[in-house]
Amino acid sequence: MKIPSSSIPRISRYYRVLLSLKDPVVSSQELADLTGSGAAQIRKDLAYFGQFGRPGKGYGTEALKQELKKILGIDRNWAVALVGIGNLGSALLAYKGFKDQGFNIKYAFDNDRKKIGRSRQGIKIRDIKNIPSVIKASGIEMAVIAVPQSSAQDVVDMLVASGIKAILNFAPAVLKVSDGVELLNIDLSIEMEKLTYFLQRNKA
Amino acid sequence: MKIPSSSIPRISRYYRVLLSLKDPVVSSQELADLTGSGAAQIRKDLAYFGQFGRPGKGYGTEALKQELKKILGIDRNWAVALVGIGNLGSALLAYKGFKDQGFNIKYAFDNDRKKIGRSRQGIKIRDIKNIPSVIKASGIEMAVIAVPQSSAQDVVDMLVASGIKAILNFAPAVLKVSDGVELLNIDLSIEMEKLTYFLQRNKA
DNA sequence: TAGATTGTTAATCGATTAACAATC
DNA sequence: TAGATTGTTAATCGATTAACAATC
Repeated sequence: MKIPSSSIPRISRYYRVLLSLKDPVVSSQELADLTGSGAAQIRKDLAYFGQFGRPGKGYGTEALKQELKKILGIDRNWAVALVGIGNLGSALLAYKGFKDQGFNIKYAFDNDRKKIGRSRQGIKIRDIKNIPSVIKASGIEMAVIAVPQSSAQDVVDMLVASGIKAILNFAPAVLKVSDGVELLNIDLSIEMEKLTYFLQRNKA
Repeated sequence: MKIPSSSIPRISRYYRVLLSLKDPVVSSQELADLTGSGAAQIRKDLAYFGQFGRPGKGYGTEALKQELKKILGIDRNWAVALVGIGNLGSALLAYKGFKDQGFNIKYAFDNDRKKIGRSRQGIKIRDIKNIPSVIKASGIEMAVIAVPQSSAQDVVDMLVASGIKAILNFAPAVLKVSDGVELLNIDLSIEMEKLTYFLQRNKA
């Protein structure tokens, strides 16, 4: 069955809400109130992956939580490589929430001679040139990149050639990856421009 | 006419590509090759806002660039308030790209006594308690928030009550705002979980 | 004039919502 | 049994893509 890609971030949100839910049982309507999605939407999203509820009753909170973890693939830890230790990269390296959620930044890379060899947050900063050898040997599949636009495609190519299968990119660039590799972009400018579009439109 | 909201980030991408385009004229097909959107999609997106091209010729690069700036509301500067000067907030404050694109972080707020009164990047850090007076007096309409989840809703409420109309939120929380206020969320966990979903699915 | 490419209408596709029989 | 709520099918809605007349 084809699962709409928009369903995945919604499932993440259902999971977030379940984390702070006290009741042992929850209905799609309650989840709807808490997440802002519709109740039918929630039942549909869950139905893509199985039958987790009991008609007339609802969903067992704890059981559903575990199911959603499995669906999202967060029922385990993930090692992550971080490339680009500038302002944003450093902030990501220091971000506690990462480790809490099972993401372990295991390797950090930069091309700045002044940074290479130093440690931040207990992680040694390595030369970008060593990406192929280090990543291949590690078997890591996830990477986060926070490098300037100008080097983003080169870094992505290196990562993909080294076996990385999923990339979160903060560089404001249109990047190409081969099939079978997932690339997600978080582009600050684009988000800001959604806001200015909104503001501008409501003036005119 | 109803404009699909997904069209706006695409227009941002068209604009990005135009910035580094040398040719004086560009066709929807060329733009498609450069952005990864379809040519028909591009013509449709542009058509929502007017007739910018010449049949048989294409679009004038410079003229189109100016039109897209107007559409996105980036043909002017915007003052921005930043709330939460932790790791991420500091990185955002230091981010040069912001000012380059016409976003001026004019005020910074935090609730940490050790930070309040100090300056970062030439911006004085103020007490969160002063949001109402400072924002009301300034007339600022945009805010970026990088506070912990636990205080995010309170901060949003304060900002909205002070006249803020557009918010970019980095806190991993489901936040409520009144009608007429635009709230965008950048949730790192959700993005990471899109990646783990992908990785997990391709194993099973 | 012939070739190219827009702007727009119509067709397709996919996702969301509504409705309800099945079931606890 | 009566009431509640799921899982699923059908209906609706909206967005993308294809096709093509108009026009440079």
